[in-house]
Amino acid sequence: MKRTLIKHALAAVEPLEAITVAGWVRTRRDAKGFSFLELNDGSCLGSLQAIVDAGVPGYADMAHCITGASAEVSGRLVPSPAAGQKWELQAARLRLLGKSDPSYPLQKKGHTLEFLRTIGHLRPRSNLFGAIFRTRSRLAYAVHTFFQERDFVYVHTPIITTSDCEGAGEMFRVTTLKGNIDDQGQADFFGRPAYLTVSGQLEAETFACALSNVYTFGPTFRAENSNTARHAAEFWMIEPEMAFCDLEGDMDLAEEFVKALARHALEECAEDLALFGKFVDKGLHDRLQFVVERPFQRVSYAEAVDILRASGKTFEYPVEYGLNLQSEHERYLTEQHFHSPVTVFNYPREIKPFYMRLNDDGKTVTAMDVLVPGIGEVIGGSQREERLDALLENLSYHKLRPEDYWWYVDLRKYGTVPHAGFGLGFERLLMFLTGVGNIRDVVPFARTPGSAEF
RNA sequence: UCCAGAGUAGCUCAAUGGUAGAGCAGCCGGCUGUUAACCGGCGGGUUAGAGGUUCGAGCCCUCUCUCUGGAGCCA
Repeated sequence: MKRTLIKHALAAVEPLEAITVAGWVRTRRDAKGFSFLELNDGSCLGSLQAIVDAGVPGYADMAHCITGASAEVSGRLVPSPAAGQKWELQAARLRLLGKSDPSYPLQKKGHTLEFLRTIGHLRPRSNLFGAIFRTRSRLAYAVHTFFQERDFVYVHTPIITTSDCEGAGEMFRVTTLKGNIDDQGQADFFGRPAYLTVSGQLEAETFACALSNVYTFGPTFRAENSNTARHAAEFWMIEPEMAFCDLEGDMDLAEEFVKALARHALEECAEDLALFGKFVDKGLHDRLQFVVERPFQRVSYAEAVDILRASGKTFEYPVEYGLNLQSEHERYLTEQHFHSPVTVFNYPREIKPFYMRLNDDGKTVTAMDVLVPGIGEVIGGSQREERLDALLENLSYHKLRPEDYWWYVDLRKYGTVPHAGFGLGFERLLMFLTGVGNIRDVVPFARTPGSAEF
């Protein structure tokens, strides 16, 4: 008999004569002559309650159907006479598939996120993590839909790279060498030192300068010793790159993108979102609604500095033109001043990387960051420097060697075009859209300094 | 990496420097169209690790480890 997903059984519009469901026991309650068995198969948040009379084949195994065990139940889907669920399964047969040792760590009651992180192999069976990873899947799909519908070409930029997207962070070395690897770069597998990518941007630019609009969506690695709730050593980044596009168009796309994913979450992940709203972040639904409906605020870096100065607030770090905005500054702007996502643009040249286009003032570059309440920076992007002379000048300004970026420079030699793009951390977006406060909880198996279990 | 806090039963937490406990989970039994079911009973501990102070340390001191929150770096 074909198995019916519990998701589909619960969504039935009429009784079903003979179905088979399979899943993991969430809880069992025994009554006189029969048992209530709640099965969850992860296809949706809800579980299906099966009524198993003592006489049905397989009932002898009921004693083993404790929380965590796997089982298959066949029977009739009928309206439930009691409150709590619309449908229930009147079992005709029970089949125990896998016993669960009494040491099964997931209980029916709530667990702390810290404890669940220590059982990464079992936490997807919990309500919260099931919801998180179903949402992650749907939003990953929505990312592709968003770009494909707009004629963006998906490019698989390399994971192993020999180029450094400067400013992005520390890199993991990839090597087959043993011993002191620094002295023997030429002997290495690729004939030179190689690393895990920190960004696909430079490669994406080459494809944008051929296919017009492209995007990447893949794993990204940073070897920084960052110990925060919003940093991971391995994460997924989305990087659109558009030819014939300026900073304005870049900011438009970034805003449109965040709004589209928020809308998608509201419309397609409503059940799971309701769980987040109940247990993780009470204001989640209203915030997403707000993000979808209202335009993002846009301020230049100079204006942002003025706002911070005029705020009368005392910050731990100084607010001064030419200094980077600190977390506390970004949070003030998005959480207290504007109460909405904010796009800050035109940053001082000296605090941004070499590839950003120099503005006519000679002092600022076309950088833009999208800040959202609760998370801070979720997008960083820019219009790229497309003028050969200016790029070479910028490389030397940042003390980088043009020959190390020869192919990147070549793009400016052969039919250069204005182009722009941004990078968005998929996990940070997930945190924003689910309300989950720690990046370790939106990654199936998080890699952080000192931690790579599972 | 820096600052602060925490670590006691499988889980969540108690315990003035003086006999380590409870609820839940598990096991056994009872009751019941139940639904974080309920009632009774039982088992469960190197108090993160190492060292020190003390007649006596879960508690005080030192070091180490792990986790959490904040900061830096960033997405």
